[in-house]
Amino acid sequence: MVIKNERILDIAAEVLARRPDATLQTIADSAGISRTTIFNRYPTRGDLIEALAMDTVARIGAVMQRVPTSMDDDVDVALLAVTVALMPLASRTIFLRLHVDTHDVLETHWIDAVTPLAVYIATLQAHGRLRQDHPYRWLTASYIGLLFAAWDEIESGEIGPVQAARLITQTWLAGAEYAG
Amino acid sequence: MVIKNERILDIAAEVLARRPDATLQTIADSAGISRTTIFNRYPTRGDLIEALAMDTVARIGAVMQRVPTSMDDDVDVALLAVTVALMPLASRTIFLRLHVDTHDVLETHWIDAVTPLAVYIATLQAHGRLRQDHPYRWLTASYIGLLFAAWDEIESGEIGPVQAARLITQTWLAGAEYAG
DNA sequence: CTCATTTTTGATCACCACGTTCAGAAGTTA
DNA sequence: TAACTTCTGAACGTGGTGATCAAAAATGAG
Repeated sequence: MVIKNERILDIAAEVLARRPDATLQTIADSAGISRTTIFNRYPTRGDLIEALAMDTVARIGAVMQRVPTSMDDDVDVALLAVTVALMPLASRTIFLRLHVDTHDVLETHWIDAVTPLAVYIATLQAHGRLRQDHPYRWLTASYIGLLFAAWDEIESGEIGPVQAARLITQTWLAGAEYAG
Repeated sequence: MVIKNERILDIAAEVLARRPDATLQTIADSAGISRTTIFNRYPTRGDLIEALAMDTVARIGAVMQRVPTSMDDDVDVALLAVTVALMPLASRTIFLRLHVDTHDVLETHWIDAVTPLAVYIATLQAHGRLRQDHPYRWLTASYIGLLFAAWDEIESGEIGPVQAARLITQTWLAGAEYAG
């Protein structure tokens, strides 16, 4: 039976989430395949990690495409919709935080993936819809920071995806909107 | 010359921040000591990582002790003071995010370190000084999320520690205070 | 300064995960 | 059934790690 790369990455994500230093053999066993098969797809351990991270970034990027490009829609509604769509990716985002900072190629892709959001935020601020005394970079970074915080809470089982999305958007908007 | 554990951890943090998979030999060389000496202090690589993370958590915990236990002081002033004191730890917090989630002992210490803040936030909320419609766990998690976001921005050289602290407290307070 | 104690060091060993190869088994497709 | 693709298990070298130890260096007490 021909195993899909997608499935390998799913299993790897699951195993590595618990034990970041898990053996390739362990991952292979969990997927019910040979270590050689993993090698055929991903020649080095780093390649597997990279593919895993890239896939996660790609999924985040796909959701970010749904960020508005104009200001026609209500900000809170549009942002909530995007945030809800991001929540299910929680279990995939654990590595991301460590590797994005040290892996150059990955960091580039990450920036690309998040660009639609950054542009939207910059646009909102330029039109006076967001506070002017914070750099737009921080407005973006703070949203992403809340995103990771919520993903953590979801992973720990404290809150559900829908509630998490509401908390993020409410917290961020209150902090980012112009406060007189 | 007897090298201090403190110095080993400093060098290790510096080297591992750039290359998380750096060799113990590389770390030893950077510190100008023998690999055996590192082994004498930290029998396994995991022990070194753990000690490094524990040290960082301890430093964060030390700062958190300065969180008010009563509500006598102004919230924004008190919070800003603590946040400013946390900013210089930026370079030490890179690993934390990955290991806290998977390392049980570390997670326990992390929770202990952050408890003063969690208690303060819970107290403020109980007295109606923070919005009631968000669980106090989220109020705490969101502050920490912004903390990590700011640490990232500092590490990338985008903003300075003092400005970062201001952005965190302003953003968080606006999002956490009761919005009528 | 001298000597006993502590610490560091370099050398050396086994072990294990990884990178790599390959012939054969298993599966897919024509 | 035959031709192909993919998966598999075994094998080997390499390199980082865990571990030990005697010698060298640093420290501290008298």
